[in-house]
Amino acid sequence: MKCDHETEHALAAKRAAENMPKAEEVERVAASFKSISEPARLKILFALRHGELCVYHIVEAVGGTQSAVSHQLRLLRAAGVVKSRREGQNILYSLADEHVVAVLELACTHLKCKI
Amino acid sequence: MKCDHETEHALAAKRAAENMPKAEEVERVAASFKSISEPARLKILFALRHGELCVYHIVEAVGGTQSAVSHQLRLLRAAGVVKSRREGQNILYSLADEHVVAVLELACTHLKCKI
DNA sequence: TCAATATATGAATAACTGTTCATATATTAA
DNA sequence: TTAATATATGAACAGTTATTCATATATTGA
Repeated sequence: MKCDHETEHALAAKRAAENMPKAEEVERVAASFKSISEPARLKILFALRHGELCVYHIVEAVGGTQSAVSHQLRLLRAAGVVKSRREGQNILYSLADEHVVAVLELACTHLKCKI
Repeated sequence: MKCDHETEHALAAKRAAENMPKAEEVERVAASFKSISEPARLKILFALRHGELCVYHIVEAVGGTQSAVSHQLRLLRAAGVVKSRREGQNILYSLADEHVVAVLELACTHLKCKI
């Protein structure tokens, strides 16, 4: 295997190789996307767009069991996509920041899906 | 399990349930994120930020075998994240559109990782 | 048409991931 | 402190996914 396109994209290939982020950074970004790449977890994000929710209400909004949702929330939190705070007996979850909202909206625009 | 927060986020829960996209749409969005949630595939996207590349140059930029990269490209193309065109013996790949670029950049900003 | 180059793909195995079940921890009220 | 409520978590199984290997298809030049 070799490629004879010496001019056009050989330059792009060179730049691409030189500017590739470090493996550790690529993995961090990939892990973030992975956390929102499962329908069950993505539904949680869609639910949290409407404001802070406790686990009970998340379960109500997205369906599934409490245990499954709790596992899903743990992954989302580990990925830095949602944050949480305690209020009495409840833990309230919300989207981590505006970047998360923006990524969700871009994806939906891209796929022509209204939210 | 039940929740007694009647005022504050009970409203958000109601809105969340009412505005949840259809399962089919959630799955489509999730599938897109899944396609870019593996380091090997994400590296391909980072490489393509610098311009159109043939498979040979992609392999050069991201490493791995030709076969693995080819399988990865197929998934990315099926997800609508990259597009391709033939030029003689080569197939040139590029990012599908500006949404993809924007999502990549947002994710990197969010994670404070320079690209 | 034949050989060489470039890319794609089916099948199989290995690795990963999600859910469930049972149980644990934390908070509040009595 | 005890009971009730809310949330979290470990282990195990089932389902999914990625890579490899071998091979197939497509294009070009001789």
